[in-house]
Amino acid sequence: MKILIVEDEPKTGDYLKQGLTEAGFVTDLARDGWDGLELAKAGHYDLMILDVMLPGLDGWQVLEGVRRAGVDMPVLFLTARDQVEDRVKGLELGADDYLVKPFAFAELLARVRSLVRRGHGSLESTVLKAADLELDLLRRRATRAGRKIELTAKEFALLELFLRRQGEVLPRSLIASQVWDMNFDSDTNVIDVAVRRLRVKIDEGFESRLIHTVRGMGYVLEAGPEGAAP
Amino acid sequence: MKILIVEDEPKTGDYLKQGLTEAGFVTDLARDGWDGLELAKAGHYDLMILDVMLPGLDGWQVLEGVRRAGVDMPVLFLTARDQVEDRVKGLELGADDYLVKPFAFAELLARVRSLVRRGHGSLESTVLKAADLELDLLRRRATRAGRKIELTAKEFALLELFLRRQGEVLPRSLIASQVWDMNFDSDTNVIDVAVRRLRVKIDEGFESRLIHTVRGMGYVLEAGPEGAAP
DNA sequence: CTTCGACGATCAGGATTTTCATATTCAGGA
DNA sequence: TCCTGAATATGAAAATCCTGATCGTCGAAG
Repeated sequence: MKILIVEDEPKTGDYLKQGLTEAGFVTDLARDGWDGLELAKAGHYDLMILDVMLPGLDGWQVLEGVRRAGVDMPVLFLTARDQVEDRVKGLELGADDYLVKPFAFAELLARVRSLVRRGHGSLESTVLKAADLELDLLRRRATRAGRKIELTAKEFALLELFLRRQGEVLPRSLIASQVWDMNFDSDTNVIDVAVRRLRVKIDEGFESRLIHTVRGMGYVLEAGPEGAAP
Repeated sequence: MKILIVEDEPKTGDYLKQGLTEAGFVTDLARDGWDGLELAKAGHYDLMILDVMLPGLDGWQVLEGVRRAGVDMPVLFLTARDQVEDRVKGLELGADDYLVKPFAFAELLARVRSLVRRGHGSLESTVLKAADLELDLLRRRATRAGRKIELTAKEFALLELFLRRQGEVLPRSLIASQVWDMNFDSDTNVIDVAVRRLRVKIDEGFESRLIHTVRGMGYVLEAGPEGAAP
């Protein structure tokens, strides 16, 4: 699996190259847009990781050039914070995924693997839904009944987990391992507190409640009441 | 590589078994001390993961039985928080490493791999030193000139990194990747702030300073002044 | 020797997350 | 039905961590 990295900042570039190499990928590193474009057209790669901010030719221009040359490969964009709307632009221009700097390497690796495996063009849905609740993974934004809801990092991760496994009862231990990467022996109640914070934000003040407690088991996110008895 | 897990709590047991299996190990799971002892004596394993709190036969008793039977294999203890001093006891009794619950799975995996690779009996030093500063990884405690120093999780991780690579100049990018698992594009100064907090705790009010700034490069922890010119 | 610019230090403010203490709810048995 | 213990909910304080602004300092160029 060959990956082309286009990144001008030496530190970031080396970091990526080293990390991906250790993970078993073959990597080439281009230090600017022009080199990146050349390499992309010459050797054929399974994936390109493309920084948006580049001297000379920026990320989008590189992408455009690559596509014009008829080269077909998945592209993962790296964007700086703030450039939120830019991300969307990147995706519209044919990128397959994006990542906001600073990012955890594990995160990058997960996305790289996913892209390499699936090939491009098949980006997973970036909006998760349940009833009138929506979670836009791309824009990192949540809304319920049209109202925007601000979420912190942990809240976001927790809600994402709930939405991905709608209807399933999630035991605390599972939540702990997914959201905290922790093995809990239940000597803390962080999870309960986190669930409560999330509930306040997405359930309080709305018609129906989405997060339900299953005593002795854990929590579920479910749209309709299961044992509906009027 | 075969691993025996002895853990009574179903959630934790399954969590371990699943995680380690996914990581490519073959695992057996014993739900109590007696079963654990039987299995340990019968099949020969490359590693045993042993919970201290077990119904019937506790972890130490299992370990003792195993050793009496002349079975030789590395043992990783799992202990609950509070039982800090117990850990030491476990190590003295012939355990090869320990882990405090709750723990991150990545942490466990790292230690498991290390033990399987090195075999037992060769536990790395658990106390790191520099001049009159000591960091006890076992007890998660730091002292300088005998005085105890309270450290937070991040501070601890940072100091551990500094001590493990004494004398080396650590660029911010390295620190970021090690302590934060983050790729930074230097649009934040978290590291500077963290270093400062650490400095206040371990350098302020003491004879010599240990953490030095190398302009344009990063930070070093060093006992003696390098260019000593009196 | 002085000035300028980049880099680092420091501080205060906030946001987030965790801990802790205390209520409340629920299921099952008396 | 009423109790009782365990599980969960809740509120608020405490700890930790991050952000952003400002100030100081070092080093090189003039």
